[in-house]
Amino acid sequence: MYCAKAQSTLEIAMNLKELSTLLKLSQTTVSRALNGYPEVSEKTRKRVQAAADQHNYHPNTRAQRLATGRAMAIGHVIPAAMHGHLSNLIFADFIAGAGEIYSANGYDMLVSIVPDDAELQAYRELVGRQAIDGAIVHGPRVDDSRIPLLADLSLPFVVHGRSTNASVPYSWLDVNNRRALERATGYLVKLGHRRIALVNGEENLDFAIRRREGYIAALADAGLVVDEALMTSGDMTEPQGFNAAQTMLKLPDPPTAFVCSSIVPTFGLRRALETAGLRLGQDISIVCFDDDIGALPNGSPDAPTYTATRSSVREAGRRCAEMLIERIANPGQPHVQELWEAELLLGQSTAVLEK
Amino acid sequence: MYCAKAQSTLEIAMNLKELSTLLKLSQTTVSRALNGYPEVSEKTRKRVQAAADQHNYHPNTRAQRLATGRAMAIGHVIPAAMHGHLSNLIFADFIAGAGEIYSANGYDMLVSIVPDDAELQAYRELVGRQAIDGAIVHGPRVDDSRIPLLADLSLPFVVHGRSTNASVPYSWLDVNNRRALERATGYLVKLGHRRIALVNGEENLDFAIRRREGYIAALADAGLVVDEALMTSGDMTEPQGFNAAQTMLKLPDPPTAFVCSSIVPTFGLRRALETAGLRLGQDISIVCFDDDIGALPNGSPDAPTYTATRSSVREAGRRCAEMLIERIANPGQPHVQELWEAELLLGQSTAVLEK
DNA sequence: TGTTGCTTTCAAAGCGCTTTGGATAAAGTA
DNA sequence: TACTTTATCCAAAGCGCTTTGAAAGCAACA
Repeated sequence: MYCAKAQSTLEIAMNLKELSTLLKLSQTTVSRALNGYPEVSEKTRKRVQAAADQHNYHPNTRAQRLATGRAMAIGHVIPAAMHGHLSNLIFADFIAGAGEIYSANGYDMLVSIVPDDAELQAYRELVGRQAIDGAIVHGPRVDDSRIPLLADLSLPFVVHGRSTNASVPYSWLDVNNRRALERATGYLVKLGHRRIALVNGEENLDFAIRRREGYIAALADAGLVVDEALMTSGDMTEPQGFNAAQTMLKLPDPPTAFVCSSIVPTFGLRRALETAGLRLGQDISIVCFDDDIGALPNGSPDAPTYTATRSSVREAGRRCAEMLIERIANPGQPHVQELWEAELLLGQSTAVLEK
Repeated sequence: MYCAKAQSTLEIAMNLKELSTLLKLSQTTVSRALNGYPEVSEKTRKRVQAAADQHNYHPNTRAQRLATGRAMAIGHVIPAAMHGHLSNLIFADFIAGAGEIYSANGYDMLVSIVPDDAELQAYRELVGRQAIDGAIVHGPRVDDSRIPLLADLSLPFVVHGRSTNASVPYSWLDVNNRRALERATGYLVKLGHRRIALVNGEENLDFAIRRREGYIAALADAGLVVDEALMTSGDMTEPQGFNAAQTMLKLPDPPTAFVCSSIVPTFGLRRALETAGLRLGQDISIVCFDDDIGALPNGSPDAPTYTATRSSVREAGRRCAEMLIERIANPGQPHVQELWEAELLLGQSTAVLEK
């Protein structure tokens, strides 16, 4: 057939059948050549590959996946309300990391935003219609119901974080939140602080509970009393930090230091200090937890603005994706559980307590 | 067959064939009953639906989509480097909005994180393997190469933003960035400011150029000269704002007000002012552009911390998704182009310039 | 020359759905 | 009773790929 002029870079999607008749080979041979099977000679493989490239042939994903029985997709189910809190910033960087790994391994990432009360149903449906081969669980809570559900559905999954009281074994990757806050608090103690406040995330989230434990452990270790008035938890927004500091600074015996669960409420803390005429890093110290979110860098890489315990959520995304892909390939293997230590970065927000 | 005890909520994925033999109906009838075709009596439809529910039957997505020839998925291609700047915060809220609409319409969201230089190739591949029915283009640049490519591939798409100099017509939804910054700057002029600085996003992004135009237009309108030393662009991080303010405040004739492209660098501006001993909302005024990102609220809803021009990126996500779905359904229709006005919110960061 | 053992290729049978073009049964009409 | 019409239902043919089981081609061996 003579073609006067290419209308477009692509002709209308060519398929295996056309490609094979064009090459005067069977579909079997062409398919095998492209998928690297050994039963085809190197010479034909080259010829086939060249033709495929030339005609911009890509196997139709839907047909391929129907035939192989694999979805080649990983699910991320996100309740709509999760967006609105810090979690979605974390989510953005996490999936950036995970997505890199997926792409490199031929997996698609399926993100599903669902009404808050439809989360479990969403998993059931995704599994039921066989749209995914595995899933990542975000923001685990204590005794999280997603974990037994996914286990029951026998869908491979990896949890970013951990869930206290989980009834079944599962794979997870978590930061040692307890230890991180224990060190952060301990560092402030070492600087002479005795009235140290905690600005924490919502305490139905597992990580927030562990962080509080670490905070309390460090106080106990220093022989300090735990004062409920110095502990607050919330949505990890800038106003949360602002309000927490405003309230606490009015106390008869106000804090001289803060441990803060994220860099975002830390901005709010800073604003409250400024309003109160207090100088950060002199009158008041802050140590925060820094998820190393690309869009919210803690100063320049070499000169941190805030003293912080840091662990990259993007790196966590990469590793979780690897773990999940590995698990999908070998479902029988024992569960992998990784606990990462956060590093303690010294910045300009902490100082020895002056009398 | 007798089953002693259910091992799990789900039996191993039931399929159409099994369901139909179980109901003593043909696959055709069952399929039609479930898909709401009129050729099946209401009585059988009910019976079929009940059985489907009871056995937790979901049609296999891959088979369904192979048969119908539709992918029922929308692609979002994100270059890995985009993450690292503010864009991924915006991205997170945008897809939260878009995702709601997709779910409600039976579409899956396919997010593809690709190396920066592989973006165009990623679209080619997604289209080639017929994995998506449409795409959303994020963060358009001037003369953006993605637009002619997608048009060439005849993939329906909607651009979030606009691209100056695009060679083909396309559908878009944008905020009137020019007008927003013109109003923001004009407001500061009205308060008596004459030295007004601009802290802008990367000026290869289309929105940043329009914002600068608006800023310049307002200055011109007030008969003020444009001073290059008061204009800066960058990655929209907290340090960007900090550095910009530090540099500018050292000028012989420093600014008395800032217009800032986002709330994140605004945090940095505030820190620099604090460091310099200047009081925000008294000595110095700031108006920022607020994308109304859930995780970064600008104070409480009723009492904004910063005076800002605001437009919800999440709402934009919803609308873009609707436009795209509509476009997929009716590819022949003329392109839809929507320009939204940002609202001007008065907060505590602006004041009349005192002499 | 016939046989064996490789290598290379192929025809055909799925994968689980939708959809076309009937077939069958029930009901109305002449 | 015979003939339409209408309401239900069905068998079978795809969709575009992978994969099984077999055949064809060819070199080397007896």
